[in-house]
Amino acid sequence: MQVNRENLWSDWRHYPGWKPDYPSFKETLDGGQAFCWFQVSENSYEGIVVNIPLRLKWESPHHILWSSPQNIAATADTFLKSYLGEEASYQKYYDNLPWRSDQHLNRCMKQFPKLRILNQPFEETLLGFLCSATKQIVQIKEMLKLLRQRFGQSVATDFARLPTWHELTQVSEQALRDCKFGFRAANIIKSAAVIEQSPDLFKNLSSLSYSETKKILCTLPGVGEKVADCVTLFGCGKLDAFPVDTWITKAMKHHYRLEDWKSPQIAHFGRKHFGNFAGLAQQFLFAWERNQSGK
DNA sequence: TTCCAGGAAGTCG
DNA sequence: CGACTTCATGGA
Repeated sequence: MQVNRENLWSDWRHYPGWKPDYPSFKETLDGGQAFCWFQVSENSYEGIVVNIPLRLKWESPHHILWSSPQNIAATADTFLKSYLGEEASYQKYYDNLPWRSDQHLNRCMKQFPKLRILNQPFEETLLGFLCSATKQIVQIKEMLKLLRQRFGQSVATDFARLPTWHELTQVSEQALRDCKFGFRAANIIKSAAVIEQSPDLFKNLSSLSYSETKKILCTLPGVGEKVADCVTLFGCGKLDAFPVDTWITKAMKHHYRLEDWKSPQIAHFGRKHFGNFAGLAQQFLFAWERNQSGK
């Protein structure tokens, strides 16, 4: 019943650490960093991050609200501060990007002035981007939704978490294919086995550099340069990573004159040109490029 | 229909 | 090395 479902949720609370315009709000949650957010009304999204169901609502300029199940509101509050980040940090990040000398970046930043990089849990970020090869964002979200429903532990009414990597060792390749994973299914099964047999594989990732983290990730089947860059950026907080996908390749070709450059060279250029927060610049370019083609 | 989507890995020359 | 193939699925 809807009544029961609504009783699950706490009252809306103000989140003071982020005051986005609506395009920045929408792009941050549903622009392809995370695959767990679904729009449920004009201005609001619902999702579950690990085992925390959440609602986020954009109210008016400079004002967002959040809600969680009542019994975990304190946990959710603490979690959100990490997940969404704080204003002071982003002022520093934005200021460090070369928008003063880069006209195109400047234009992208004006379109999504409060865009952020979500601080996502590592293991589900890895899973998400292992699903991402030649898939549209909406399709990745659908694949993972099926996976939650069929193999994830139920947390609340209509909310199941993603299976853990350990739980995935008990899932068959065919079962993943039945969730529309296609050729990605085998990579996930194999990676789950590697992770199961290497309990210390992801130990201390937060203390490692971008390139050290990436090297470890690339040992997993199905993880190459681009997926590793996304996981280090979105799931490990390595803001100097610069993932190069088809959209970024187009952007760099058209706006930076990198005709016929291959992905590794584009990534190298991006890291040099945009600096210590190249990954944030990458998100601005990515968002602009995708929203441009959609007109 | 054709092209393309937040690619990786194997093969061939 | 670099270029080309294959792998699934479905949106636009």
